[in-house]
Amino acid sequence: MPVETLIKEGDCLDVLQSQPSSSIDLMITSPPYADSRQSTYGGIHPDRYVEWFLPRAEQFLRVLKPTGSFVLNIKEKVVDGERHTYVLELILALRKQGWLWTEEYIWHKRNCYPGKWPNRFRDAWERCLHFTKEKKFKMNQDAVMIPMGDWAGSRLKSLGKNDVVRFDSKVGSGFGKNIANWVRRSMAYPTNVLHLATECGNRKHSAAFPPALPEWFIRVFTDLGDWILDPFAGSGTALKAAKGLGRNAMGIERCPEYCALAQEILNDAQLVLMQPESHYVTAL
Amino acid sequence: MPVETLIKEGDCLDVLQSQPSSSIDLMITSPPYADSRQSTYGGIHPDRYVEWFLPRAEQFLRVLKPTGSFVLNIKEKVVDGERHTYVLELILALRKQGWLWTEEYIWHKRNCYPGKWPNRFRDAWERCLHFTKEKKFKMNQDAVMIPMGDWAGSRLKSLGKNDVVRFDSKVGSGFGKNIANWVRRSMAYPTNVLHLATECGNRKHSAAFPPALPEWFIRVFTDLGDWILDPFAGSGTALKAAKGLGRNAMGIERCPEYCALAQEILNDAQLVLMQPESHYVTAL
DNA sequence: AGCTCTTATGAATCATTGA
DNA sequence: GTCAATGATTCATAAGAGC
Repeated sequence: MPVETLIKEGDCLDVLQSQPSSSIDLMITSPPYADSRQSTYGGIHPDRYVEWFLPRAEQFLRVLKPTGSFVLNIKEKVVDGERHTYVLELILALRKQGWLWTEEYIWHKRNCYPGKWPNRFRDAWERCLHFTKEKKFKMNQDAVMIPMGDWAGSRLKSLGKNDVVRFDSKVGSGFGKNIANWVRRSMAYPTNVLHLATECGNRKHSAAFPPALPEWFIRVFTDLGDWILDPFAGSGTALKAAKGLGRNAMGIERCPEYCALAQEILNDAQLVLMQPESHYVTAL
Repeated sequence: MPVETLIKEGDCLDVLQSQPSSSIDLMITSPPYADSRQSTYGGIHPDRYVEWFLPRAEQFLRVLKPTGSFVLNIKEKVVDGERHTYVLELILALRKQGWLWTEEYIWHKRNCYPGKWPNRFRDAWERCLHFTKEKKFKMNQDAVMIPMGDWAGSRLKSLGKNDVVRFDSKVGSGFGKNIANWVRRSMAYPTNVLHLATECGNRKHSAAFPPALPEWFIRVFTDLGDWILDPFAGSGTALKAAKGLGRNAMGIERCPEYCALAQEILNDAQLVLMQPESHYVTAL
């Protein structure tokens, strides 16, 4: 099943003008954080973050299908000793724009940056805000079930590589029935807390989320062949995840160097279904 | 070292009028959750939650010492398919009132309530909002260091009861020096994500937070002999934790039955320093 | 004592029913 | 219609029984 994977250079505010309405199934992105990467991204000042974001979000709202989802990975910076409020204000503003703030997932960063400050512990989590257009939206909960408890955990660990592949291929066409029976009994639905390690592999683009993050949301909120959009594509992590999972994807990125980097990464991307997966979510 | 533990019946808005200014080192509380059902006792409608909370927070601000902390355990409800925004609005309103929104800790509930819904996973986290009056405030980071990695974890498990007691007594007066050396090398500072199980024990009061939650913040933000206030004391979990850690505590509770229950629980409270602790924080 | 197995239940949420 | 009450769903713990 061939999928398209496009990268477009430019500001998503401009690029999306030519995108048809209601054409995207899932938007997932980690936008430029306020002021944090001034040198590379031309960071946005925290006090003006909402007004910068809103016109772009208006385009997002237009191109997203009614049953689609918008997942925004973001975390407020510390400014002057305090957590800045621009993320809170953004949520309120997006609701006024017509979005539904359906859920807030927590990405728990298992291996967060080391460091010590006198009045603060290490920051080990980020928000994954889930917005929708309608109360009813596409959601495939079975696609992200996790091993249940210790008993099942130890059983799963004893599985061979082939079993893992067949287990993983569940999302795709078929699912071995013999294994399905006891897997079903030993699997549980996840919660709204995701335990993922940060990946430090990508040196050229520092801010990207780990592939497991978009993978998880892509599995939950889209089917094979759906369209995924990352309006701040960066090095293309979400695009690669989409391609690997058999979804079409479009990325928009302002910086030409990141565009080139993303294109390069995408050329290496394979369908992950054919490989033992990266254990994107583990039971605690 | 004798400590005082008081319980006062009434609305904290009234009771605190007679409390001296700048007399409290730490406020930690889990306020009544917003509830759209009118029939439930004490339920505040989400749309009026902020206006209900603000005058009480004004008293909190007055009685708290300049170096003190205010920890607010709260989570927004789902209303009409959406996360309600009253918590976000409360944060913004508290900042206008003069509070600094210093940090947001995540309480990850390892054993959250079961259930399955078509558009939502189980809710496994709550906010612990940390407000202060000044940028510099009291913080004892060493008091909550955690075992680091598997090596230290397995070493700790092999310790006998006496070792555990001495290890635990670190927060108190003394700390065995022989064990201290290698413990120090194997301990790490925690992050702003707390992994605590909810407690199933308390049947009379539907168990706000588990004792480990206030314990953790009490260790971080207060010293022995400090004063702790819980303006919505419920069954007195925070008070008991404070007493057990050698801190003075005052609780305010509107419901007479909870007051009686809290008094009963406090009579059983011992200095936890003398007992093997409940492993309030585990490394992931 | 330890270990396995069973059972109860907890600040939940949604769809449905009835007033 | 809107609002309140009920049933169904479901998993990580603790506690207790049995060996």
